[in-house]
Amino acid sequence: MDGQAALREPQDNESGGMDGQAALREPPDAPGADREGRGRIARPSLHDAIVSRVRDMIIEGRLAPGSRIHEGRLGEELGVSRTPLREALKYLASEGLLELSPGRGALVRQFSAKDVKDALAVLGHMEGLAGRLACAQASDAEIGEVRQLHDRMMELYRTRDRLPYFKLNQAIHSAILRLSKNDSLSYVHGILQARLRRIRYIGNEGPEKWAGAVADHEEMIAALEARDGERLSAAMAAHMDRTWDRVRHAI
Amino acid sequence: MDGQAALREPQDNESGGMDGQAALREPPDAPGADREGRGRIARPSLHDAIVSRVRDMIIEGRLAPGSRIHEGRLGEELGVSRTPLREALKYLASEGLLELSPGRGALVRQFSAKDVKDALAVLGHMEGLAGRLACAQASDAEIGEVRQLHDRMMELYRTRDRLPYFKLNQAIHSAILRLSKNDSLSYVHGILQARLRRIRYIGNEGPEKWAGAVADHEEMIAALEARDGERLSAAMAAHMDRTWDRVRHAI
DNA sequence: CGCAAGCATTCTGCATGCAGAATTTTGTTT
DNA sequence: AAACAAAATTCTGCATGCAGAATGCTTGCG
Repeated sequence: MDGQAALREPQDNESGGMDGQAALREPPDAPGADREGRGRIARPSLHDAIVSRVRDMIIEGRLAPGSRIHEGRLGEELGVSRTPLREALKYLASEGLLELSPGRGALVRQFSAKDVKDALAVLGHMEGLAGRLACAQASDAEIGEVRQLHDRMMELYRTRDRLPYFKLNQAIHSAILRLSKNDSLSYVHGILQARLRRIRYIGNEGPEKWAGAVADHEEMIAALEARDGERLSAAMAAHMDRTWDRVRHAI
Repeated sequence: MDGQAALREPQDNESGGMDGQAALREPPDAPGADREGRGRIARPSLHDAIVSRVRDMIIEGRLAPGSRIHEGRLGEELGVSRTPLREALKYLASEGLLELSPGRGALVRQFSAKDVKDALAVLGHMEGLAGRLACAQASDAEIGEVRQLHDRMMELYRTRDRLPYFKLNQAIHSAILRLSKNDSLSYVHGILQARLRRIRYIGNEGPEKWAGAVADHEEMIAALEARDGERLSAAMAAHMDRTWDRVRHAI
């Protein structure tokens, strides 16, 4: 039963252990699949752990875009055998983060400038739709929760805590999508958001860009609290448009 | 069981039955992954074959919504071992057609009325966007191809050839999406379309409903040929709205 | 000196085996 | 006879092994 170490028990990871490992049994977050575990207690599954971990490795760039994934090596690094790892790779391929090349395994998908621009355009339309729906569907309490997220994010902006800021930023977008009460919309949004996460992170550097993004968010939260669907919709769509301008240089 | 253990022996699969077994080594179409095989000749992969086959089994209802998938049984039926089958199941789970239940395998996902309605709403918006883009981006030749598909579909309508009609109908939607030249848009559209395929098929029965759908398509192709983006966008979105009225009874 | 053919070495794709959880069946008690 | 408990039987999750393809390296030839 043992013999495997890293993923199940963060013991020794002598083999150069690139860097610290995130907590294993508590995946940071799962963009593709909101934890909808209502009802069943859902014992932590190795599958989810591997998927989350590899997804993070892709998004963080530890697996370079365009590079091949070495099943043996990666499996050893994660402390799992190739079988569950391969299953996770197929899962991520379906999400669009990997590309399957028969006989040659999985490649980390590489997004061109056009890919990014197109994805942002779609994201903008989806967020616009979500904004309109959210204003109509959400309860005051739910809007209040988003406001809290927003305020926390602004605090992180003040202290220039970039990574936590970024995560909270993504969380706010996801939260508004959830307020639309449309699971399909949240689902496809999550997929595209995961695709762009890396680029948005590395591309959003620079004080004036950051300030611009913050301003966009101020407008968004104001529109949401005013329950002005059209205004929120326009704000979210415009936010995506400007995001393109902010990240285009990084591609 | 009617010994259909023929996933690997693409023998004389001649009959070309529409509902029977599709040709194995040439998946009819892969909603999740547009064949973007530029460059490489892409040797047929067992993975794709299994994914397509199981997806079709779900869409056709041969795997009942809500039911558990029996890996041993299904693998035997398809003539493959559990390993590649399990990989395919993870892939389909990521597409949203299956639900993974740790310790209990995969369940065929069941869509509620709200799920369907919501997905159609999103689909309507995406098709609306795609219509606008297509009118601006597509070449005359490409529009001509869609017209040909449309004419063939109308011929099938005249002869009341329901299944081929249905498939061509889906193909037309996918084709217009492709004309938008936005891969992300095509991709998410494909995912939602696959989800709804079963319900749309079983729900679109009845002559007056069929006639209504056909009329919608006439308007769509006319708008496309006129390159009237707003008109096409409105037509496609409206088509989705009416689709809900046509299929709601079947849920 | 460049290039291609042949060989050796991974690496992937798939099948099988096994441990533990889940489910069903059987036996016991009230 | 109903209800509970416990054994027996699947079934899933994962590891390992093996065949064949893919890749890299060496060597022979132009």
